[in-house]
Amino acid sequence: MAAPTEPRACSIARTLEVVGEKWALLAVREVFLGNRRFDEMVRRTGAPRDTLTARLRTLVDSGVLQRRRYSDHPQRFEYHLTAAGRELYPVVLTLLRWGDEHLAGPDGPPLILEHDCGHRLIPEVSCQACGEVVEPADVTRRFPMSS
Amino acid sequence: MAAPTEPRACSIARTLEVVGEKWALLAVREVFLGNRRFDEMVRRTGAPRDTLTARLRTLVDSGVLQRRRYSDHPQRFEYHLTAAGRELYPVVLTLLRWGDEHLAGPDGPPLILEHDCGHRLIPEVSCQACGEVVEPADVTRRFPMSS
DNA sequence: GCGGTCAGTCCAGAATCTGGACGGACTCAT
DNA sequence: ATGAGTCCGTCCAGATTCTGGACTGACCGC
Repeated sequence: MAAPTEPRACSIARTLEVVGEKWALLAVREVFLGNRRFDEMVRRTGAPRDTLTARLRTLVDSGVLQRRRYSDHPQRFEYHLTAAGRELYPVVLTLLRWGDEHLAGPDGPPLILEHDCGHRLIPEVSCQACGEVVEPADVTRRFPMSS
Repeated sequence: MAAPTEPRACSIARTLEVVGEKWALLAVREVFLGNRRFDEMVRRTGAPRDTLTARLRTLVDSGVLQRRRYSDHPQRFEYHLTAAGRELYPVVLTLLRWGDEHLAGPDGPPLILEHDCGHRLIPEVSCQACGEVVEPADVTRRFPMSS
């Protein structure tokens, strides 16, 4: 028998299980932008209603969003970010930056963000310990991992 | 006629069109980890061969990976990151961190990275201009965008 | 009452993903 | 020179998922 080598246990894979389905991160994006209602999300993302229904359900189930009633008589709900959901902000920002740099049209990026420091926000990934910007070459695995 | 409101033009959506399909980012992860060959990626990711074939093709077509021949007689190829591909590192790191924090089992994160500064790498997103860690509350849209 | 908004559900067809088997072109050990 | 093993796919049919269009039900404002 050859070595089938288990698929790697990996936080990236696990994260993608939660937010990697189509439309999931776009729904999260809308909530970050302040659009918390179903119809608005459908319009802004372009997702099919059924798909968005399913996505919102799994995001709520996995603790990224919270479904909050804002009207009783016609039952109406809004989706809010949980603490875990808010921590997806770095993911959203890095995806945004990559698209800005590699897929922008002639008009430039369609959405410009401004940081409270007064400058246009260009997100970078840095090391918490030393504050330096992280490059692939500066990173090694602490445990090279068997095989 | 109501306002159907076009789906938002958005760099996040565009990025996800390239790397948002199932397995795409796991293939990229493997290349970052140094596994550049087809069979190795199949084993390490768990993706079906057909799916991986398709994913690698779109990643090559969209300029994230480069398919490089490393053997002639039995034609054999390796997949290398392009410059654009290497710039996905921040995306990969932020996904990794979220998984580490929210989906790790009792043994802790399955993969520990070390930064050249000597400490365990905990990736953060910071503002290029001021270096501060970015929080959702510190960011505004520069052009609130019509409608 | 009539039209509009909101948050979905229902459904059937389209697109995608999946795993298992198969192929060709090698290499290496026996 | 066989036979086993590796490597990189392809082929296919069945399962899963996505898709869009229509529909519901409860409101609101005029």
